[in-house]
Amino acid sequence: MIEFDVDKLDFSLGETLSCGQCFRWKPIEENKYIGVVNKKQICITQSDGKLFFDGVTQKDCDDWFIEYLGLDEDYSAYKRILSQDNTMKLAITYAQGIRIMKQPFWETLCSFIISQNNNIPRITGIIDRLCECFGENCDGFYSFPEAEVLAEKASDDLAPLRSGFRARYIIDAAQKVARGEIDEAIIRNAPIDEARSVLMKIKGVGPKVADCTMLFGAGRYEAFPVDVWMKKAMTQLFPCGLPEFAKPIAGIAQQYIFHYARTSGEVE
DNA sequence: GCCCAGGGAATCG
DNA sequence: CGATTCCATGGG
Repeated sequence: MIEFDVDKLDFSLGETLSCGQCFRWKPIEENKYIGVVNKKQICITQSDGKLFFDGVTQKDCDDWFIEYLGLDEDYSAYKRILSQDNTMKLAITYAQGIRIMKQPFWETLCSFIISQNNNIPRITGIIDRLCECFGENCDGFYSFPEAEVLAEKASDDLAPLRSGFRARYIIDAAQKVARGEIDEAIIRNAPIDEARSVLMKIKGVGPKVADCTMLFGAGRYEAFPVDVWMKKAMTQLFPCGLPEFAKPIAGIAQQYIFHYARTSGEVE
């Protein structure tokens, strides 16, 4: 069991895992979740200013797990920048402990292809079945299947997922990633407009899915996914657009605004 | 039956 | 270009 000190105002496990950026963590009890990352089943608990990790070593934490949870970033600095705007400051108070996770690229891309014109419970169900059918068994929970595995399948093979019209999009994305037509390094490093248009070569990937992939799965904090909620929120809260100082971390601002729009009752 | 769901492709004018 | 329509599936 690994311990990690963190103020609950600076990181909330529940807010971070349940805010719609990730679909892979199951709540077991209050402030306790189980999931699989890098083919390791992991249990995370938060209490009394501490996080407890079961299933990872200290080396795992140093190498990738702390980063996966976004705990390597200085959010007090990000919040300070965004709080120069009063509306942003208010939105942040509704979920002070949200962090943008740094999820695996392919898992993020595939998950947000599945998310299109869909609701969160069903997205989660489809992803669960995807992992059970094509992932590896990790002590009763399943890893997210590699692109190379899905690239060999036909869309009919995905019928058990009941993902509907998205099945052929998943296959196309898996093939392009497996063949190297979509290169993660380019998505991470190229100018954002170029990275976005590369992702949009995949069938079923438009601006929204591309920006979710870049923000949640490629470390691009300037990506700014706009869905139906964000459209409403931006019209009502930021009719002139985001303030200029927020743009390099627009994606972080987006997550506070998205959560505020859905939960505050102030956005109709 | 109707509506909607963290959209996008195809097909119009 | 912008505006519509269709896409599978499941829950309210």
